[in-house]
Amino acid sequence: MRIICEGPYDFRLSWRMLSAFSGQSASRDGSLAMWWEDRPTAIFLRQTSQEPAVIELISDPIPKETRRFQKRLRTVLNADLELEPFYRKLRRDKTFRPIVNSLIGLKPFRPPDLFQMLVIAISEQQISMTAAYSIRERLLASFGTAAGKLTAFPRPRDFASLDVDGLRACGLSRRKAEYLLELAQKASTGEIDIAAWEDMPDDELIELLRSYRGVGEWTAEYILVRGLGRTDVVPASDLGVRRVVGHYLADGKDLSPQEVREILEPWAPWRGLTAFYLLAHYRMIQMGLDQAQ
DNA sequence: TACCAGGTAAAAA
DNA sequence: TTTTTACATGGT
Repeated sequence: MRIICEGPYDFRLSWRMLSAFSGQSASRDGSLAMWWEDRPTAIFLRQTSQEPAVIELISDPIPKETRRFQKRLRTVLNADLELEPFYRKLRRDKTFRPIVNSLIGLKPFRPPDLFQMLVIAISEQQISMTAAYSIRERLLASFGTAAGKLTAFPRPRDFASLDVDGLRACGLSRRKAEYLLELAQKASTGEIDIAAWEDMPDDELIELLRSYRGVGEWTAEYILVRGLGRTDVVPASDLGVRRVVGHYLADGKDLSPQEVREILEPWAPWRGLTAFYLLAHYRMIQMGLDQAQ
């Protein structure tokens, strides 16, 4: 299956950034486990052409409901995101020009499902991303479902039948275990309609998410920008965001969330994507990947 | 060892 | 009403 994406698209760079932000060490692999039609499904993606940007799916067999599956993959890949208008705006600024030019074709991937995004967000509250990653790996090992050599992340219904102690055994705090159980139970009964999130306006969705116990401002905004690809949403209280915005745009100062919002204001409607590019650039320097490019 | 790490809800003041 | 605290793991 071939997926033709809006270019420019650098799949390898995007994948490497996903790995870096997920807590894994940089990987060039393109393999992914996800649920499809109630089946744990392993897929492998690779880019076969730059211009036009084509991502190819290797999978045997190709999942059923091919057309819908392709649409789902396009979502995960952010295939329809147009980077050129964003680049044109940022290139007019002398701080951003070199940053953008070193990250051409970088797109933020979206997780294969939104409940998984919820778990990612809650697991990352307060503790380091490394610590959160190892907790999620234990959730995956304990409650996931094999999909070939990979493991599909547990669904709401998989969590819903667990208890607090089972989740605590994976390293979650009692509080977070309670949040996840409540959310999983509501999602599996339909009281929380995750599918409806996709079409809601940013503000309305943030308000809805914040009404759930365990979801504060940071978590809601993080889910929108990372889980739903809302390019204008910034989790301004995020430590990483405050650090990079301070580093690149405020002379290295420590910034309050309010200051972050003010400084990013001119970059609407791409404030979230702008923050993502700053985070990615900072990470790339840290990893020493700018020379490897 | 102590402290911080891409927060939040609930208790205490 | 506002401020303070408990919480989990991994790295330094």
